[in-house]
Amino acid sequence: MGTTQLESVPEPKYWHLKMVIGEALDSDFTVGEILPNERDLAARFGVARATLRQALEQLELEGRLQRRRGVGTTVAPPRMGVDVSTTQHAWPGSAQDAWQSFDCARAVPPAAVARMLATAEHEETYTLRRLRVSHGQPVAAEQLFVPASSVPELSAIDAPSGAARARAVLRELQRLDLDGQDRAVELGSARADDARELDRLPGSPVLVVTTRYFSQGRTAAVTLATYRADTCRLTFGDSGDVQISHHGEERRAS
Amino acid sequence: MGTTQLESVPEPKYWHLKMVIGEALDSDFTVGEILPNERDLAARFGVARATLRQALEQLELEGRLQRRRGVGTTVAPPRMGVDVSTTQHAWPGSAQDAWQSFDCARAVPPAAVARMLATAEHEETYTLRRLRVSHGQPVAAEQLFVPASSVPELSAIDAPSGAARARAVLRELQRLDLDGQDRAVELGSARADDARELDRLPGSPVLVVTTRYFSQGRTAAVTLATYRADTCRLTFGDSGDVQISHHGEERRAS
DNA sequence: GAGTGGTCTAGACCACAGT
DNA sequence: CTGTGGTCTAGACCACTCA
Repeated sequence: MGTTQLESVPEPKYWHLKMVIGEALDSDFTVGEILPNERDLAARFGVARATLRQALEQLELEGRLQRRRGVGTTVAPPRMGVDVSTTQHAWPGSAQDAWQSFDCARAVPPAAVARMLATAEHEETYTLRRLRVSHGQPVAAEQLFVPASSVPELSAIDAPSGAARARAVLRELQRLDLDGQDRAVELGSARADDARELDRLPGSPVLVVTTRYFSQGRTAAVTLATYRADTCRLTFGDSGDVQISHHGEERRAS
Repeated sequence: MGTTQLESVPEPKYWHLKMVIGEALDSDFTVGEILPNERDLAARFGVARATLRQALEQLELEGRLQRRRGVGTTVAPPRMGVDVSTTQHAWPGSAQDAWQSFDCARAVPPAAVARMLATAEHEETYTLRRLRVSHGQPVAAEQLFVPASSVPELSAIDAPSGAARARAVLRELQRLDLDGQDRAVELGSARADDARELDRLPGSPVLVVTTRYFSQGRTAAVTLATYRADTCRLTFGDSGDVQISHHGEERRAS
């Protein structure tokens, strides 16, 4: 752009590096192409490897690079739009809602979830685990918390604790009237178990979507879904397949 | 190599540190309290400062710490819920929609925005700048892109290029029928100008909300809003004031 | 095995806020 | 000024992938 002022405030090296590499990605690389390794790149730009890594980290945060230990750094494809709109959705598990691979256990939910469910402090709930796959990639891992009071028919059930139990809980949920739901998105870092299922390192940035399901004037269930922040763009509405770039920065049409 | 077969996956030091400090935040600190400085903390835990910083960075990413150069590291308050629901919303600038401090210019939008607006490659649009303030804190900076074709009455206007022009553009927008809108959320890093207005450093993690406004079968306007990821939880629905914690981890009720 | 990214160290200097 | 977090260096070793 035209009006870059003289550097009254010298920008950090890694910031400049990020810009330079970002432009190079647009002009000289194609999606999936692997970059030179970090030591070579650092030497090429005359900086320490840690500084180079700081630039790569930001580019990865913006979804422009993908780094895999033991493999290398590749140019990431544009983020995929993942629909998380709340309209006309029903209980989880209904129809085919893009989630797979259920599991179930009984566990004490995090305090924040217990607060939303208005359960007792250390009361166990059914805790289902699901995985969302899109375009062949795992994009989100979810925990579904259902207090026993929401599925009274299941109370005295013995114990197929795995997928069968999960299906049973969902089946019972469907029988309730869903009054509405409620969603929130915030930034988080992947827990170890989520990271494993998402094929990321623990601590990777994720978008945490908290959903509350209302029935009969109370919160009947809560889900915590953690989406890979590097590969996902969450869409609310009908724009799932439109390409949107990062934060106003340009991206080549490829 | 017969050492501890357990610990088949030794967790990194910074990960362990993050957990330890996170628990300490819950039990031994109150919101707003300042932590010992990084050099002291590093010495106390017997690690290099860089390692300690890696842990603090993650905690800041999760919204649990706030670090300010020249001041220190403080315990952050819970994230505030910021309503970004699309239902029953109208054009930007209508009623009082929590946005302030308008400005306007003509500029070439980023390629991704031009694509959504279906404008020519280097066609200028009206480019409004707004700031969203919540609880006395700036939480988001926004760019609103309006192609001249969406506000034809303004075509030959000369040039109050500042706030007056901004109001004029918004006034013209209100006259269009709003067919619907469309929202997407993704992770980004703050541009230098946004960072300045949000009182953050360039590159800070932000949640980028892209909104398309439809009118007469086409995209009449587009906004790019960058929300501070450290302090904000975006809510879709009517749960703006409910406290939700980070990604299933516990947070004390304070 | 060689090569990659991930972690960690022990320093140094800089930019900024509050005296 | 002092003290803080932010940046940067030049190494080292580890964990992982793949041929």
